[in-house]
Amino acid sequence: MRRLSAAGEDYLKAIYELEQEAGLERVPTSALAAKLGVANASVTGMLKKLAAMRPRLVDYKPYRGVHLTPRGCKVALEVIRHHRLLETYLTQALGYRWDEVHHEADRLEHVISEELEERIAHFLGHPEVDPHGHPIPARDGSLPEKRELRLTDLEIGRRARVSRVSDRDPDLLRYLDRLGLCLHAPVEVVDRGPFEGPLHVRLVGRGEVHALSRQVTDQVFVSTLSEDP
Amino acid sequence: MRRLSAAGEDYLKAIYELEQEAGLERVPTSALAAKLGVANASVTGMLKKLAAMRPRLVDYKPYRGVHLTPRGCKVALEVIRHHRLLETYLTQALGYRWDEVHHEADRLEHVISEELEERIAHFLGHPEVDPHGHPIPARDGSLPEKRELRLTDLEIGRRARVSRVSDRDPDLLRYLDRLGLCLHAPVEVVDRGPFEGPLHVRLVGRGEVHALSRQVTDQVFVSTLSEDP
DNA sequence: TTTGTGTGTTAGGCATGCCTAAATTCAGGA
DNA sequence: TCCTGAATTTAGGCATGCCTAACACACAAA
Repeated sequence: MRRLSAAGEDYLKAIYELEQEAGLERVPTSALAAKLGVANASVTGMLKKLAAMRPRLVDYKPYRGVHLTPRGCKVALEVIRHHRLLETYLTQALGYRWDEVHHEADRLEHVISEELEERIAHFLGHPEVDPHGHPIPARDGSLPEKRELRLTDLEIGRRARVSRVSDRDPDLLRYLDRLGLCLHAPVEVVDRGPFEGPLHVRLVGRGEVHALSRQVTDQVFVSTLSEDP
Repeated sequence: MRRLSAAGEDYLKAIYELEQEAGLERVPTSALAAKLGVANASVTGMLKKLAAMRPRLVDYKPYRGVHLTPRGCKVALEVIRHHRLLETYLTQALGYRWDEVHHEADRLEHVISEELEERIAHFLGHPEVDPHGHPIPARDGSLPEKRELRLTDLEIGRRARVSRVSDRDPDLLRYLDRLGLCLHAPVEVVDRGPFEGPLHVRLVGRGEVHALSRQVTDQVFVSTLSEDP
């Protein structure tokens, strides 16, 4: 039970993301299973294996879900660093669009050497964020923090810039692209429909206003300009 | 028994290389086992699986060795194309040295998409050879042919250029580098020691003469300049 | 033709990761 | 406290790829 497999890396990454995104202290088996697209029983099996590894990567208590140890967290961040550097590299160096990189990076992330990681990071000038605005963990596992909020929660009239978008759904990314809602685009909420209705968002530079569904605005994060919250 | 695994790709590649390099009509189990670093029994098992695949990739007869079908040959060439494009890319775009690329490419070759392959090829301007002078198969599986011979067999006094070197042994590559025997370097055999003794090779540009062991000169290929053989 | 030697194949195992189906446990309401 | 339903784990399987050990075959020498 020594070296971590690609599957193991995927589990750690998934646990990390669920802890973060969903703000969960302990991640339940079923959430992991859903995220990874495998059966619950498979997750239980893998968690037992991960929990048995030394050094300890994961704190797993039957029926109680999992939690990453600092060690496991570091490994997860290394994988995420690979992923985000690759996404950035593919767009910068090889002309990929932001909706095309996720899948490719998902396979490459388990396979590149530290050497290649370093060369890519160097080529890119050690960037802080990937093409979707996600922060790229540093080699030591530290993450640049950004103050941002959901576009959903941006108050009316307040100017902000698109700072982060989920990289998971290529269709969403293409949709945003078509609208002009790309990274750093300045935006402003014009109007909020009733009953969680559509958000009317103005692209400040262009003047266009688009009605965006909640599903969309929940996936788009912005950081407000200048003044404090 | 559908899709080909990374292991399967490695087998096809190894069969292809043994058919070529050793000029074998049918590759014996043990040669494959040695090349891949696995037990004979493992090879037998995998060959049975490959032979059972439709479309047929391999012609395997128990006790008679294997031979690639045209189909299997094409798949092998695709993997080799990946490998050699990657080696070229890593040196051209990311500053790798020719002794560093083999290992990295060996893992990446199974994982890159056709899309990425194409983008890399385009970036490189669809090169014909990799950093070690190996021809890069085209997308359709065609291989540019080169007339070349072993440095060992170069007649004395005849000028030639280094055209190909095995990429397998980083130490050999570093050794050749130190000597100045890099790709395209013009060379000439000055003297041939007795009993397969060392070959004295002059680097035409620099004038230096080096005594090279048979082990080295067998791995270095040259193409003669201008005139016909 | 027979037999020896080495190569090749079968038999049986192990680890990884996944699955389904059958228990089990937990937690909240009666 | 007990019960029930949802979440979770166990049990048992399957495929992939690798291993070692035992057996089978081929080929060439006698």
